[in-house]
Amino acid sequence: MSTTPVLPRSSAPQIATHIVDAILSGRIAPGQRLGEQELADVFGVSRTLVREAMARLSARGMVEVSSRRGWFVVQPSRADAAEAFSARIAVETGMLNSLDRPLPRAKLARLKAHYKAEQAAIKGAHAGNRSYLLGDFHVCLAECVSGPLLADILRDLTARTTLVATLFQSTHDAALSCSEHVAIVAALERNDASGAAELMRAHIGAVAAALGSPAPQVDPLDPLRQALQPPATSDADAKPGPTTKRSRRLFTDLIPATPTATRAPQRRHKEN
Amino acid sequence: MSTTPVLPRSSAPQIATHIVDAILSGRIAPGQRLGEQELADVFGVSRTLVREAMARLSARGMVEVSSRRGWFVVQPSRADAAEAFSARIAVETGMLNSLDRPLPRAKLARLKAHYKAEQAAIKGAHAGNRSYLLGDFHVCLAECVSGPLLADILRDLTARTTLVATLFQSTHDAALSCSEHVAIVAALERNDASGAAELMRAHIGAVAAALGSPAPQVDPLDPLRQALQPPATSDADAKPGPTTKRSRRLFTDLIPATPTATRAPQRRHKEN
DNA sequence: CTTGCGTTGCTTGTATACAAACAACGCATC
DNA sequence: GATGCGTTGTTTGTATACAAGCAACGCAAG
Repeated sequence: MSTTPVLPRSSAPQIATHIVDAILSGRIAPGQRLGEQELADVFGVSRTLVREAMARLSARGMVEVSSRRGWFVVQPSRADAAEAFSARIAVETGMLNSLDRPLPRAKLARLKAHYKAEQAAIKGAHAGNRSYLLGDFHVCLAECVSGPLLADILRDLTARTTLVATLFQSTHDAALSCSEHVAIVAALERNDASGAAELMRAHIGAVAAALGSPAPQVDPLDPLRQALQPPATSDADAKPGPTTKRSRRLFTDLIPATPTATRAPQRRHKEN
Repeated sequence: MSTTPVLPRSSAPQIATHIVDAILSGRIAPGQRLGEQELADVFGVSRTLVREAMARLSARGMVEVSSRRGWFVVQPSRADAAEAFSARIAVETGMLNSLDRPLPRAKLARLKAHYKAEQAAIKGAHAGNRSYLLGDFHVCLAECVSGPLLADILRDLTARTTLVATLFQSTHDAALSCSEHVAIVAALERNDASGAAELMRAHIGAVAAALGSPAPQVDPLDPLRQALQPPATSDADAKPGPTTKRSRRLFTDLIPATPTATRAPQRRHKEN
């Protein structure tokens, strides 16, 4: 293994997008530590660009910095969880209720393609892809119904509820979620916007209600310890020498994994 | 005049907040150029912190960077304008319609205090304060009805529509807006959430409909030219020598001006 | 008077250097 | 064995340095 960066020559918005995608896919857990030098190595840039990406994510409420300790993915409290779900209900029902004209056929087709991709992912094995698509449906819907502005807002809110669902492990079934998505699109197809809004309210409410146990409470330092002290497995390759800087494999979570989305690559406004 | 910074020792979130406040007050026009060194001088920090603040604002869609030309306050197009207003309608009506329990008396009192402050500002002279309070009502309402999460979202959306209203000069009367705020609070007081939502929809729609002429189209470089070439007025103090770095008075727009808000000082999540 | 070109200054973009502070670890002591 | 202290390493926070590039300005030529 060489010291070449895993993802060479990224820009700050791209780094931010990668991390948001990883959060949306559940590949990064809440409370996960994101060291600046670590990320700089992974993305093949200097700490400056990493810091810019972190500042952007911090402004969007996705990460927090603990002074002289590092950046951490936010760990929403139960109150934060409730607020995030209620905000999503407000935004998504308001968006659907404000829909006066019927949705064009092209947008309907895109939404149908999306939930078909969800169904395929549910049959498949990739859990990350599945959860990504289930959350991305709402972003896609916002983009179709309103525009990129609300889509961006909903991407952030969805990321937050994804973190919440990871933290208080959700028991909501993926297939059930998907079928509710189908029902929402069906309501839109028959031009029943307020019906779609009520279905949406029930859908998000059901996901919110499925939050269960208080907390798995995983120590954000544990993955580091595990990586540095492999419990004497036969995997000799994973045992770094005492002078090895840091295990880069910790962040294979971040590499693309390209969740075959049905939307154009996400962009936050016009990030140059 | 010395070379001491106007606002000493600010942090990056504080700088961002100052600029957002200036936008909400209409003290900074869309298309206004924000040079890094300029801001660094004004706030008494290095360019690094300015860049961090700009990255945050860029992630929130308030500024854009034109490569090797500088940072500029966004100039929304007509389509952007429509989208921003429609997003605000969606969010604010959704938020009000999702209100199931009656609003506590304390929150109602706070909203009443707010529109009383608006009325006082309308009688008064300060136009900046007036427009700040008229926009801030919606942020305050979101904080009362839902929480800080939606309040932050609405602050950004309101800033955007403020820029739009500045760009396509709005003819909507301040007193009329304020009276509509009063009506909304009254509906909330009689526990008529859906009525409040419809009033809100009409209110934002009216503001959106009051957008008039295509564009004043002011060159973002003009203020610089004006400052460097004073048209032979008697103001001898304003005529800098040819070696003068730059007129710092251009950015007096940014200094506090403290718009006597009825809310706690704004904070973006938990900015440390 | 107009037009084309070269120069200059200022701007961002990126990297690196330095300092402060915290946490963890080891060691000596009780 | 337990506890307290000193040391060390790593991390963020901030500033500065350097490079590249664009825009505008002035000057000269037609």
